[in-house]
Amino acid sequence: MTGIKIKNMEEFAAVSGISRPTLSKFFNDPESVRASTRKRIEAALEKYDYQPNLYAVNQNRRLTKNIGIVVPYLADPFFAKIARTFEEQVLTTGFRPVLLGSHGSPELEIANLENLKSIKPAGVLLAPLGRTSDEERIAAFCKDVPTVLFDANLESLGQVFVGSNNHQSIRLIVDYLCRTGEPPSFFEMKSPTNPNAFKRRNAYITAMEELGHTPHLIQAGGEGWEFEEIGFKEGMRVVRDRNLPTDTILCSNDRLAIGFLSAAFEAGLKVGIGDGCTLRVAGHDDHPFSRYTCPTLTTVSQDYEAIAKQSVEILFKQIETEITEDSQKETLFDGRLVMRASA
Amino acid sequence: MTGIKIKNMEEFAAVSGISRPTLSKFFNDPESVRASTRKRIEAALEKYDYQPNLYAVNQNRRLTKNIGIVVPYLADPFFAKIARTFEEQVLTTGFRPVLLGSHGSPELEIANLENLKSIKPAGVLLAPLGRTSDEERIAAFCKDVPTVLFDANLESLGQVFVGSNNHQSIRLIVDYLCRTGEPPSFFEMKSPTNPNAFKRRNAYITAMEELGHTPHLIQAGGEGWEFEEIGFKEGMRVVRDRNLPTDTILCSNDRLAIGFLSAAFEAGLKVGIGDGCTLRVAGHDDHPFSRYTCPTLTTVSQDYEAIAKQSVEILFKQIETEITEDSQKETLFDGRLVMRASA
DNA sequence: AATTAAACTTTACGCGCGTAAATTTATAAA
DNA sequence: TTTATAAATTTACGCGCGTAAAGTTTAATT
Repeated sequence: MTGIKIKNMEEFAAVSGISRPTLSKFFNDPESVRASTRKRIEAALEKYDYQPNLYAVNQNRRLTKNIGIVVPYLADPFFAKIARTFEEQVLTTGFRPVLLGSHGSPELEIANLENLKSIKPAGVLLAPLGRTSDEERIAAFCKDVPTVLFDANLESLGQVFVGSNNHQSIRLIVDYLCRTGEPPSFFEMKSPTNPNAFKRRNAYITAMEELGHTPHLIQAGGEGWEFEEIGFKEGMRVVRDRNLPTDTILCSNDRLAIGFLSAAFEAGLKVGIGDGCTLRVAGHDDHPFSRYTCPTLTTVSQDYEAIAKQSVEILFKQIETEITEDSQKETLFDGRLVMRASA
Repeated sequence: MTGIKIKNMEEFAAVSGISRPTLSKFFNDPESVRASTRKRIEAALEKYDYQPNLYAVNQNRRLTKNIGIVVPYLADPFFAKIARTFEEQVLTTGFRPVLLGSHGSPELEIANLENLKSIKPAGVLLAPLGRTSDEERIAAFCKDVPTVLFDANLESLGQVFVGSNNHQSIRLIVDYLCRTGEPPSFFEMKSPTNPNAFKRRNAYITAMEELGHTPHLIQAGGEGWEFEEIGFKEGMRVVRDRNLPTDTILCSNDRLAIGFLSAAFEAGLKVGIGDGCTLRVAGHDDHPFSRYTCPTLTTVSQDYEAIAKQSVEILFKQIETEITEDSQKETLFDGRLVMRASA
């Protein structure tokens, strides 16, 4: 490894003894050149420090090797983890993931998409904010760039979507809670941002009715992405008023549950399934922190390996065929029950 | 807004009646053209849909408007929050933040830097992994690209660093704990990744000795970035063995404290400052989740607004003057005590 | 050894923009 | 109005690479 710096492909062609067009082919797709030439090039790359100028490479290409990944909130470790899963999935394809967080802001979400446009991505994996998203402009974006939605669907777009089967997962945990104690009340935000919340609410109601119980919704006020705080505040209110129809609470997501658990603790309520416990709390998502709450949180985990894999697969099919439509508009994966100490 | 798409600057020059070199100047820096021309250009931009091709723009420019931001672990909400603060700070300067997480891997950290090189960033803000970082290659990178380190210093590099004054902040919380109860033991990882951990350990020892107490270290085994789990496991051991010299534990960071609190809860120990509490626990960093632990966590917050602002300021001074050295190698900001329920 | 298709080399042009130099025009000061 | 200066225009070249076309070499097949 001499590590001598090479300015451009011309120079690299000179020192490696390979013609520039062949090098160009190689850097586009190493498999597209003969094995013997590939070896010669790779040997030269060991000796000399050269990588094609990204800007010159992408200037003329209609589609780059960039794949945009946009999530609503990177400071939420749940999304950070998902984003990482997607990044890894994209990397296996030899493409270049570009991660952007929308920080809960519809304006930033659109700005992120505009930003992505300027790097001419081959495709985009988008987890939209939900209710507050500027659907019109997202729709316009989807027309220009192959896009697969994940996590939250914007159904009016009619875009390909990969996500969790909320109906199944909520049914699963409601069933579990009913089998092991009193049927749960449902704790959620009154006006949730995420469309999954609506699906989960409906799934809860359906599940309860099918099991012959009366559904009961507890709805927290508040906007934004500070779910823990919203869960904490409403949790305090609920605990103070003692107006719980049952001793079991199913939270629409783990972050609300984390806030609720904190409130219960503060109020001196013993949560869990052990002796002397007066309340059971369950969540949904298997948030990274749900195994460190007090008590540890019983929840449903989403299969994000599968979701990421499928999303990327569909996206690349779209990119290759240049068809934005797909027969299968929606792919849903089942959740898995994670039994811990809280319920 | 007709929104007619314009292919290139030449075309936009034709429809706007402004010469291409002037447009080029404008897109580089709108202030560099006369106010009257600026208005004419902006009016044309309202009418026509044009933005310069990012790749063509950056191809020849020696330095782009990209600023790399690299953090060790994006799934840690503490770093996610810091990263966001840095992003915002960079955006105010009109530059383009590019966020990358190293996911705890030294290889990925280097890969991220290599990746950044390919987009020819004007500068990079780097929070290194620490002990496991490949210092040699980072040093090589710093020679090529203006870089400011933050959060964790790699002192052997002699690079400009902006961070927290661990000495002050640890002294602050040790002082507080001693004033309000028994002097604390120090709970940390045996072989921490982050160099701050060593500084905090030393600061703790110094503070205790100055206050006339005997320092006592509790060191958890384990590697990696699953701090909560490490804190939980060692916490369980400590609680089981009951070998605490005092009833007060100061954790090297909040994530360890979160794990420790979870262990204490599981063991049935009542943590806090109220009646019947047998243990006090404090942390460091004011992690986003520290206000939702049970009990809520007393900690020290780092002034990340100031750190981000200062880092960006120094970086831009380096970029402008093209001098990588600075008289002030190290800038440290004081921490602030956050009193909550746990200590 | 002759044939042939695939892979490579040579040559050449274009992408969209930065930017330098020379010239013209607009603005401000005298 | 004249003059000085700043700003805009015209012209032209270069950046590093993609890629097309024509010719040449290589490796596989007969």
